[in-house]
Amino acid sequence: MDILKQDVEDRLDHFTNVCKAKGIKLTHQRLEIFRKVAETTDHPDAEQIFQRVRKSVPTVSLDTVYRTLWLLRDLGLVATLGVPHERTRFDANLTKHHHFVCTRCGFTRDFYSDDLNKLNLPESVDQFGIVTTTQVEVRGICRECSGKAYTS
Amino acid sequence: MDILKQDVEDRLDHFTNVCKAKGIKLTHQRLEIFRKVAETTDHPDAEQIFQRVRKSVPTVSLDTVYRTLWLLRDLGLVATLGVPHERTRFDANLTKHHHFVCTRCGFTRDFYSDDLNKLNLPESVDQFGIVTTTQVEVRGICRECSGKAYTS
DNA sequence: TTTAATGCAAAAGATTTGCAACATG
DNA sequence: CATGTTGCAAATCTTTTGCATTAAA
Repeated sequence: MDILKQDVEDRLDHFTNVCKAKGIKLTHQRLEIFRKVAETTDHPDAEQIFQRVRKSVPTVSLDTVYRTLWLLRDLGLVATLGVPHERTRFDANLTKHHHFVCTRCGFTRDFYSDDLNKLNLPESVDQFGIVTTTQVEVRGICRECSGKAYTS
Repeated sequence: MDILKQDVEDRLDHFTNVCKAKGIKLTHQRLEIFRKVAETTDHPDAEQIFQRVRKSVPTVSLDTVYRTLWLLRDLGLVATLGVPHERTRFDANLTKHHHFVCTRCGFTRDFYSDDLNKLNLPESVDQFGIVTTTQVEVRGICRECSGKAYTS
């Protein structure tokens, strides 16, 4: 656990309120799954969350973990790293560039900027390892998706 | 095709040279797979590349496409979007932040920077759609992976 | 001719779904 | 009590692997 206890409690309160407001049932499983995600900054995957939740809820199942995580995302309480449900995409552009990514459909395009090529990183980054490249990722909704109604 | 013909030819030449230098066989399939990736800027996935290559090499198989794409990556001729072989990771940090990502193991950590929170994007980005967030993604090799020998 | 690469089919890994039993509001 | 949620098992989807055949060098 690397988040302050108080912050975790605040997040849980927020979750509780959102559920009440939307008429979503507050089950033991949901509470524990959310707690485990809120407690860490290590960006776990579903399997890791499943293993952590199991300690307090031994009967929980992996599919409930998945269902709950997507619910939490739809509620705006957690985000995913990268675009979910996306397959591996390949890039033959070897010149320095940045990306625009549509968070609905995964549409991705390159753009260029001399300014963005020379960003100053805070020193705190060095503690994590050796930096090789820095890229700006712009997230948004592409032209085509803007036209459509949203279906999760 | 949205890359200049000449650039595609240059990239193919480069590929040819790298293969010769490393004693890697230049098969018809490899050439066509690389050509299809080099021709576009739309960041296709393996299935899309497979369908495009099929038009000129009808007997090609999807697993050869995968094997070739990983070969090209190992040769430094293509990159992947996101960390390959990674499962979906979840993030409960709702405050504005940026990421350090280890390209070997997927280790991911947040960092903060007021400067990076207010980047100026080039106008060209607007053509792609509506921007919702901008995030800096720092790629590198984490402390733990730096210690190990590299095994693809 | 030697060795690596291909295509096929089957396997593996991640995530999703149908459905009967169960718990929440 | 009504309805939404769970756990299980089976299904689906993407990517990988073993192996006999084929093609580069």
